[in-house]
Amino acid sequence: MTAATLHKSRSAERALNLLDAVITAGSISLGDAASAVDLPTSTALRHLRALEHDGYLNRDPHGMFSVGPTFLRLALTSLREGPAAHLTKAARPHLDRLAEATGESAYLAVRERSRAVYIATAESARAIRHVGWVGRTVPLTGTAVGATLTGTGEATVLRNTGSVEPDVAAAVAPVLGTEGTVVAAISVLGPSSRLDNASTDTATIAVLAAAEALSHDLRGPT
Amino acid sequence: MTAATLHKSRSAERALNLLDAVITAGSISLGDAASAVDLPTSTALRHLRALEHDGYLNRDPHGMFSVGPTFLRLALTSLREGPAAHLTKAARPHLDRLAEATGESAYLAVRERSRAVYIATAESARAIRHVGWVGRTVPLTGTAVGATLTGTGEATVLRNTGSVEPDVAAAVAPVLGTEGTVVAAISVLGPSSRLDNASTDTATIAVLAAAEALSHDLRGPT
DNA sequence: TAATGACTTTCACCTAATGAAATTCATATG
DNA sequence: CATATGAATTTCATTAGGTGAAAGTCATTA
Repeated sequence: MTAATLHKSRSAERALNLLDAVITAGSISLGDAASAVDLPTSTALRHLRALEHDGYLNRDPHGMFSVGPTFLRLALTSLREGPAAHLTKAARPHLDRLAEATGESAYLAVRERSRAVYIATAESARAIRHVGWVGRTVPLTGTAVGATLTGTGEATVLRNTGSVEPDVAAAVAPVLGTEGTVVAAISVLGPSSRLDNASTDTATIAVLAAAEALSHDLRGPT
Repeated sequence: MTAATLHKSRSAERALNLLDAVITAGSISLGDAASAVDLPTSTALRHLRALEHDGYLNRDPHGMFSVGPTFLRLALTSLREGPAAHLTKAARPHLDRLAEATGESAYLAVRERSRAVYIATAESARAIRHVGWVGRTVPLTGTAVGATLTGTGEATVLRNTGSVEPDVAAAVAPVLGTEGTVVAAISVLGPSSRLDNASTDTATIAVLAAAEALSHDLRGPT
């Protein structure tokens, strides 16, 4: 075991990387999966078969791998029960209110290692709106969400324009947990043409209010 | 490697079992997780830490483990994109129609090893109705879903009453994929007091029709 | 029919996983 | 305040389990 892997579990991590690769790809062949995680096909196959055996993956008649029922069960369970569900459930009304107030799409994001994941949304009602970022990740560096999630948690709003995709602007505020730590971020995402200086002031206030309200809810359960 | 584990990957499987245990429990201590999967705490801890390191799990200040952001990302992705999402998306209108037509809750189930998992639902509009089985599993043996999922796929309806929970009755029909294999089952679940002989005939026909319609949709995409 | 590319199996090597035991930590208890 | 109790953590000698190169299949394509 080299120094870099001292606290890990190589074989398990490889299996998880493969699981990730398969789910991210949706449907993938042995060869593609193996090269995605940089493993020899023989090793990848062994892991993929083990995952299939346990129902985490399916394999269709053409040999393509995709999500399996066991993973789906866990996915549904994790999103409907447990601590994570509590957070998204608590966030729902605030996201809805925020989307309505600003007319833009509102998102809830949490940190995943060196990235931020969007885990819930309330979409804008407008025809041109920001959609489909739930489940998606963006880097922590160079983004407003990233700065917010890594920040010390002062109740500030950060704005940013076009760092991930051009024409997308954001206003973000931190959600604080019981110990005053940043547990999530609430953001409003929209076309930069609309989320410009003038209207951003409105969004700014609304995002901040939503984040503070959610933080409050998390401290003392309703 | 013993004969029984010839095609598996022990270490990875243990990690996945722990992941399963944690998510199923929602929040769990090292000791409880270890005994849930029958491992020494030292071994369990190593795996749990590796999972935590990769973001699949979180650990709170009290040492309790729960789902982590990486898993949430994969959960959201798997349910919104990929083959599984395709199935549930295709099923949605049929489930809705079925729930409306029968006045009972409709479910979509797939097979997970020796169990059946409910992966989508349309709830009955009635006050007394069947709820909350999404993400839940039932045995294949002794249940109508089980018989349907393991069956040869003749387009028949199976009924059953109270085998999993008393007072719950079911009417189930198989959903067939491109090769004529059983890929899922559609069921109507309700209180046995309502789903009795007389009204079941209506449900029977409706379930069968819904399953056939969905099978048809899966063959030739809309 | 041969050549190509993708999947599968085999197997000798040896590292990475294992778990018993010792240690630390946190919390009850006398 | 000392001490006992239970849980989490670290250590480390042992070896079973994981590894991947290479050879073998299988299914297409030329």
